[in-house]
Amino acid sequence: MYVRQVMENARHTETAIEETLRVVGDRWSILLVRAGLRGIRRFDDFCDDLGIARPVLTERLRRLVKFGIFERRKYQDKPVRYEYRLTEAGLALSPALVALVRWSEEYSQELSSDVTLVHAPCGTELEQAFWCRSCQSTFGPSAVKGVTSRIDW
Amino acid sequence: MYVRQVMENARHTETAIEETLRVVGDRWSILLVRAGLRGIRRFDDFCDDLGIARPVLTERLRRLVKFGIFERRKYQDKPVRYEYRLTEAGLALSPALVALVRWSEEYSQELSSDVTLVHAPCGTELEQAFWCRSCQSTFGPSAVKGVTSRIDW
DNA sequence: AGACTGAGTTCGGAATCCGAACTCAGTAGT
DNA sequence: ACTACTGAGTTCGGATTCCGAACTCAGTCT
Repeated sequence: MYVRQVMENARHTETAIEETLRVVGDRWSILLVRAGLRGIRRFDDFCDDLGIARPVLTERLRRLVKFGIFERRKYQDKPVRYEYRLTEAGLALSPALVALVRWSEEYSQELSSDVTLVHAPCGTELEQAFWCRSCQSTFGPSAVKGVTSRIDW
Repeated sequence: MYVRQVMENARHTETAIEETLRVVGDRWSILLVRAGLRGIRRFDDFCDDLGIARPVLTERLRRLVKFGIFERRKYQDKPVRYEYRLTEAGLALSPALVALVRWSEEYSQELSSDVTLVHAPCGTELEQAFWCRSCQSTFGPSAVKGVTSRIDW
């Protein structure tokens, strides 16, 4: 199974992932995005929630703002106060977060928590797939462009 | 759209992502997995391909082996030589990698490369979706929820 | 013998990270 | 009007991690 074939001669995807990771590929950024998804917005709350050191949080938020993942917005004038909200680009990282959660569900050994992500209406465990809008169908990694030859899944 | 609702009071998914990131959440590990998907297996090749410092590579590979993402296997006896191959758990990270590639396709500004992943048969740009086996339908992040065996909601 | 290979180790210096304490503007309580 | 408190940061010294460059070690090739 799996994407091996997709990646194999797709040297250009290197740059794409490297690019994403340059933005979000450190120990904290993804956790900050997840905190943002959970509704956390204020400096001290990020700090308490993640246990990140304050100087690092400052730097990380500044960078994520620069890359358009968070937006720094004033929410109060009297004493001027700012909060950080996820932008559309930030919200768009959720498929990646879900993929990471799903991975730990299935493959992480010393799994302390046992969450399962499910389809809310029916409670069935979800699967992640690729979707083609024009064919109206799902498909697997082997049907991604650039793929040839033997697939075994 | 989006997963906000899912994550909001799902404090336990914290642990799941944190767990994944503890394994794979540093600057190099995901890049190593991607290199593995591209067929790279040998120490020096990882080194050249990623430009990672050798001592760091040593440590990172050891850890990834420990967590079952790579397997260290002898491929030669005369001078004993080892290579690193992705395990099934390692290959299972590909949906996350694809999600990261797709994100950069759409939201990364100073995008040097413009790769687009498409559905091979028809050439339409792919989307990533969640699939419910029992409903036989795709759905978006807003219909995802988490459940645990301990706590019911 | 001498050069080469591949998988690492050993080094010292540079960049990051950390927690704890501090700043600064304004607000609330007495 | 004095003190305490809030929230968003800075500043600091020390600890950790990272880096590149050079080295090791077994075996092989010429």
